[in-house]
Amino acid sequence: MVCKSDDETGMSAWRAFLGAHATATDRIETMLADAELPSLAWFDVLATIHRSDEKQLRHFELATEMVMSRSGLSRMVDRIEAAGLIERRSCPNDRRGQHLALTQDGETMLGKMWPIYQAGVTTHFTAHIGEDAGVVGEALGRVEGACRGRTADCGESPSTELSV
Amino acid sequence: MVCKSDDETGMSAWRAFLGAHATATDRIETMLADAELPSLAWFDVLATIHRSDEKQLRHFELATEMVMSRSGLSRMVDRIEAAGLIERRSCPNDRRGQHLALTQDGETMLGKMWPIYQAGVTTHFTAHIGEDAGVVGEALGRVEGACRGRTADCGESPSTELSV
DNA sequence: AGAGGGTCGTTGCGCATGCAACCAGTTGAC
DNA sequence: GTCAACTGGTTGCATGCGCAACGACCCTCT
Repeated sequence: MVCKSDDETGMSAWRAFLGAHATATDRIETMLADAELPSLAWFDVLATIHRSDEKQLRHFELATEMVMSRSGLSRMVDRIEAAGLIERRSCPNDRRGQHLALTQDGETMLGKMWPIYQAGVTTHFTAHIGEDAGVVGEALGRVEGACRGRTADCGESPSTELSV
Repeated sequence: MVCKSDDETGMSAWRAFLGAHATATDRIETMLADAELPSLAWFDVLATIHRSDEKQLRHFELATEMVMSRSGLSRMVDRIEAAGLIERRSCPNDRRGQHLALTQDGETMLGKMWPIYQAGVTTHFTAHIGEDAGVVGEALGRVEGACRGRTADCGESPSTELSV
């Protein structure tokens, strides 16, 4: 199944993958900065909480969802909370933990960031992927799913007004 | 060409893309660390110099190739040089600049890192991409190429023993 | 009940990065 | 020749991350 030429094609794909990630995220980050909005990382936090089932997440759930150390996330949550975009709520079942939820300002900020983010992704990613989007999405979904030991269900988002 | 459903597919692909990058690089980084080898970033520097035409690169060429600020690269080069893996050579044509080249130890280190790197890419990326590697590579090549204003020539590496 | 092991989140520390400012050197206009 | 504008690379500073260690808490077993 894995013969030599496959391996070379794979390595070539890997290099394109790294390059595409570096350039695309860099461009989108710049777009957000130009619009005087928070970074991609903050957006990730806000959007991840927003699309969670209960509109709130435990700290460690967020750390797992984003690929990030707990300590790094702890500091970041400090900053986002200081900016008034999320709030820590004590967790009734587990006195160690806390739920993270968006404040009203957080929802508003997410609403402002979303169109810029979407435009960035469209301009710097989707437009070039073109009709291969389906294949690419599925293939990369398998990568993430397998690496994290989960099934490779790539979302099937309900596509509401903020289907982040 | 860009109707609504394409946009959703594209966004889904984008999220898979981000997730795949975070998990796969994390895993490969761990593999290198477990083998007590330098990081992915160092490997990138060594490999990029190695595969350059003259086996040496100007500082700014390297910064462009990797997506990185000049200052960040300057510090990194300091560290890699301190480790004895590369050397700075004064540049005859331009007394401001300098060429970066691998030392013998650098070549050796690259030789040690390469199999681990390749195994990591195969295990955590190529294996899951499977037969979509060609399509994925081309599509992501277009992303990088367009973002950087270059043509989307995705390599066509000569595949010698170290076709990084 | 209570002891031991595991988990959640925070903190001290070192490290790596980007931005802005800087000097050395190049290039082009006059 | 020489002056100004630009480029290549380094340094001060602030920011943000991961690792290891820690305290608080949960859970299970006896």
